[in-house]
Amino acid sequence: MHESEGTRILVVDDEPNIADLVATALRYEGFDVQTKATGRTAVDAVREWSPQLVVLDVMLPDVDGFAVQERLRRDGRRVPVLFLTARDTVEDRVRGLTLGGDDYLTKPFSIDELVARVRAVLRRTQPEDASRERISYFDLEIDEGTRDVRRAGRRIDLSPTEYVLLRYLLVNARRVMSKAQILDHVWQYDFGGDGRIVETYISYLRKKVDADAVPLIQTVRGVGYVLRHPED
Amino acid sequence: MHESEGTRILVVDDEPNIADLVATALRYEGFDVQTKATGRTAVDAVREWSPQLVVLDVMLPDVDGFAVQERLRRDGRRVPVLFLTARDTVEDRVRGLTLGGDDYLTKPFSIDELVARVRAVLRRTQPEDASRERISYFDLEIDEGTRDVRRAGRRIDLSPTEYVLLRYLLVNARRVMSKAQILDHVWQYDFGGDGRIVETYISYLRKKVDADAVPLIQTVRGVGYVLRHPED
DNA sequence: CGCAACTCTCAGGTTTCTCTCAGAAACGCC
DNA sequence: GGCGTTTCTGAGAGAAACCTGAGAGTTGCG
Repeated sequence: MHESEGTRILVVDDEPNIADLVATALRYEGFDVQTKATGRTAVDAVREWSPQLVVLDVMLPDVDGFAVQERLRRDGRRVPVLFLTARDTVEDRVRGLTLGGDDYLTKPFSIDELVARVRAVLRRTQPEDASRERISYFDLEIDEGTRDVRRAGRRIDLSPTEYVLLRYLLVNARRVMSKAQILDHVWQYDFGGDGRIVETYISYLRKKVDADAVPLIQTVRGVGYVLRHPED
Repeated sequence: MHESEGTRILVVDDEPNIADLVATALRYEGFDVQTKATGRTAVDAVREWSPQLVVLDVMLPDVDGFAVQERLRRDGRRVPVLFLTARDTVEDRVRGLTLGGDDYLTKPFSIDELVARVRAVLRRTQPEDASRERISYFDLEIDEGTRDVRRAGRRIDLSPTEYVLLRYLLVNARRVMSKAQILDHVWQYDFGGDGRIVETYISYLRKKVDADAVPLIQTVRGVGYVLRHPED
């Protein structure tokens, strides 16, 4: 029983592929999802459906994302928004959003990053769900809030990609994940290369995480990778 | 009383041999199966018959597999798909599949692998079927989710082929399986060698599974092999 | 601008897996 | 016990999967 059950999320994007991708991923996480393609219909949907969160593309054919937010605010609805923006879009207006409980994500993003942000925003605005901050397995732990990674208490510095990959393995500890699954969840949705990059990043992680301790990152030949203690 | 009873699966492949093979195997597992040879008829069949899963060849004479999925999605049908793809077709367009609960399998595959994937996809999309994750006999157990194999609690590392073979014996525990049956289920359907390879792999398994414990893998001379406790 | 950090590709080296084969061992039958 | 048949298992070739260092291209930042 997901704690996300019953949480309504409205996804607004005019590219059907993106809207679908996001909706599918969030539905799989147990959220109730609706999609809209325009600012106008989005505003209507918020009024009628009262979602707890809106995932909102900044660039829309009619009214732009900020205007949508503005309109909702004037409505008196204080629904938090996770903005999606293209990389080269002005980020000035987007910066500073994190103060109001909102957040943003630049396209292209990875599914896991999106889900993590969604949860983070919900956590901030619906404090009942106070858990899920720390994930740990054996002597390895991650703090979702601060992005702190520790092995046996010692802090480890990870690059963004390394962090998302390790978190994915940690969330699925003891479960073998195929390279295809890892690619789908960790890499940006438009990544075009093949699965060999996963090998490279596993190698990076091993050097940082498994350097002088029991190796937790295991290769399962012909299948994928697992995070698992050797005697577990 | 298979729990798979009443579960409808549509198999779509233009090679009659493959479609037949798959359909027969799934019927034997207790599923309701229909087969179609083209994308067009497949879409119609989904509309009329509403299967819980579609096994779909990517390469079809008329509309290709991805287009079929696209069409179903636009229909608003959220039926999960297990794609079949040729070995050298993989990786390009298959990205993103594991997000929506879909999956893929490269030809040639083994029957047991196919059945395992079908069950995995159904498990993800129809969570009522929460059991069947673990299969066990005596002190030997397999966890399908984590791919864990244990004998008397101790973990055992198996290669992919060893794993599929052991799982086959375990699922059919106490039933003698002929070398021909084992070949048909465990090895890829186009395997050309003879049955002596089964002997080799049984030997590998014995070394790993029956090493220092009551031997569970029994030879039935002139017939085949069984997984069975000596006093059972 | 220049530097540092990061991402991704590639290729050579290494490990592991699959499958074949052949001699040894075990078995069933007479 | 002797004999033909079946099974067992070690050795090894070839293929596949994986690891990792080097380096090119980007991005971000001072």
